[in-house]
Amino acid sequence: MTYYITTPIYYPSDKLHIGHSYTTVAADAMARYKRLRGFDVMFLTGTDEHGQKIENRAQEVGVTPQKFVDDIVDWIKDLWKTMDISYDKFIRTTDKEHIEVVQKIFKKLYEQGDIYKSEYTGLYCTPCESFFTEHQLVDGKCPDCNRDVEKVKEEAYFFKLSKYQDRLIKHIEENPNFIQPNTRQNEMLNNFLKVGLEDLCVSRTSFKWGIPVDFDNKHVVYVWIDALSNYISALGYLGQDTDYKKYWPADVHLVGKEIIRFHTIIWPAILMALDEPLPKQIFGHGWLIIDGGKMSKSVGNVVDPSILVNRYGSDAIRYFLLREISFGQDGNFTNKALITRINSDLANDLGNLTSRTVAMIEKYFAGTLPTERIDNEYDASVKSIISHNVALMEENIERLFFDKSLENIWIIIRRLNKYIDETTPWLLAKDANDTNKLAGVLYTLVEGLRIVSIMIEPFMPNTTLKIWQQIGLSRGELTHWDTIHEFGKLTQVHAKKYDNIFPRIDVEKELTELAHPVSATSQSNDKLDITAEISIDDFVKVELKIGEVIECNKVPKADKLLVSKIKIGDQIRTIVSGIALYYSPEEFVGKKVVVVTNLKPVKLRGILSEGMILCASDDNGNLVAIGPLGEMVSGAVVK
RNA sequence: CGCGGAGUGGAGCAGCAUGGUAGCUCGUCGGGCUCAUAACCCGAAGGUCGUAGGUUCAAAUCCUGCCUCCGCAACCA
Repeated sequence: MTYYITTPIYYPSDKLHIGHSYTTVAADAMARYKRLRGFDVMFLTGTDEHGQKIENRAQEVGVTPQKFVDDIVDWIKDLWKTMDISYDKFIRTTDKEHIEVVQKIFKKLYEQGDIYKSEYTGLYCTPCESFFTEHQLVDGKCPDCNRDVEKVKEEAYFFKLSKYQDRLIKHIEENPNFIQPNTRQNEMLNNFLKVGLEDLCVSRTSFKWGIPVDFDNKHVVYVWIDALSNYISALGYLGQDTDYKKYWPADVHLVGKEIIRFHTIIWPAILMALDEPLPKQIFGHGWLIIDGGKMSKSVGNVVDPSILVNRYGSDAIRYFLLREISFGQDGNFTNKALITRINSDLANDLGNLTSRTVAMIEKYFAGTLPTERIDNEYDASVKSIISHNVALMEENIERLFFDKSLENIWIIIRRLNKYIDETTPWLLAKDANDTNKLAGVLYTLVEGLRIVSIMIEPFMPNTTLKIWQQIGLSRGELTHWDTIHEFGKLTQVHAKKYDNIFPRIDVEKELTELAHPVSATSQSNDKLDITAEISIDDFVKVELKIGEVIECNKVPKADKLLVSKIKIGDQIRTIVSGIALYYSPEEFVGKKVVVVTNLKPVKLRGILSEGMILCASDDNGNLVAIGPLGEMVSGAVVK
């Protein structure tokens, strides 16, 4: 049994926002669920790294496009790590394997006549080097720079999309689950397919940052074939004995509603042309709405998931995203809603249930429940609620109704809290004759908690482990998914209290604190900081010391370099710096500067440089060396 | 008549494909309990389901018109 689920590949022209996290968390929950059910899962995510925009952004920052995307991809992978995204593969469209597959696909389609050469006519803004559609123009002018655009013809390759129109309509009508939710299906049929498809431009000559068409180097492959084919190139399509044979066709392509069109029309048409099976389902989910409107950089309401994860933890954010919003519909994201959810569902309901259950087992039975237990009149009800909601939860998650499946779990949690009130264990504890009855009550609670802990694992894997720690479980026979179908699998119970799994949050305080960093980042976000955020642990890896320049000379045949002898404590090091345009050797001698002392030595112009002198420089080409503001001996550590 | 989505008690939503007691969470008010994270449990108030018509024994649910909000209009999840 295999299960193949994908997210879209994201465009790394900037940091990702909470919307990207939403899609990815949903896919992750599903992937984890299927793994727990014994499926051989392939969960794919990645990045779509080519195109004009990346080329431009890289130029702005002054790095190569490859360097630019490399940095952002590092950031993205870190984000997925902190959000516990368990992807099996991360595809980048700059991967060698991907590039080869795309070129082969392009060539194959060309040779069989599905791709042909023609002319693309578009509205072009020369300063911006971009094409626009009629609709994108603002008052007939370039939406970016407000200058005139001109009609330009460009040689381009086209894909015969129109050829597959009828087959597509037929496929969609015969497979009602192909496009989900249903409203999306109607939209695609009425809005595009039945209106008629036009052939699709699949190459560009206006930018270079893309996969070259290998038989016509002027052209690079445009996004459609480049990006969409990631779903099969990641599986080693066209190779020998590959994952492609094992996992294709995909079970679900999870996408946001705005790109459902490409996934339900263009992508299937490409697959038809390749004579490959179509994915089983494309699910287009809704958006996170901020303050009643869409999240967008220009409005400045972009929510950075890393801030929230650092503050509240991955599990809480994952829970909120999947619980609060009806999957498929748009839903509101507010900090207040987030904190309210965390407090009421996670802290009050689940956290407190765990806490009181474990506390009572410790208090009344020193952490170990006796095996002689007596049932009570409420047990039947609890068991029936559990089995009923386990069944519903499984049905709902299969259909990707994450919010509903979480609701099913919480019905169980609330029932267990109520059960405590009904059975009043604190009263049973007062009468020695009721010991077995008390043990029965606590057993029902732990067993219920065990079942809940397993059910939440796809959504909140860390919380599952925390609960197991407190109720004395570790992964094994008693944590298999199948064990939740029968109440009473647990035999030995040893409980031990640890920290609360979800501490309550002070709403007012948190909201004000959140308001400030959010506005601060939205301002600094204008310019993406390519350098990744580091922790204090990373920072202390850099050894900084005060050094005194005792000798300094120009490096022969190099107009920017000075070579200095720097005294750092007892030792003297040779350091080459690119500061000759700003300091003369004479004036630099005697200065106290900050030196990176554990940098790997490099040879510059034949001279071994054993460190780096810290300097500040601005955009206008000014530079000064950094030194101590007061008296300080050389060799002093800077931190 | 460009396309699509949405309008349900104070807030956020579910229900609508197969018409038949309007459901959930938060909030508010009252009560209970003390094992627990001032948490938990019970109860109450609060809605003529945007609006005007139509179909029907019966409509939030089907049909038609109108109003309001939002998104899309060839790569923003």
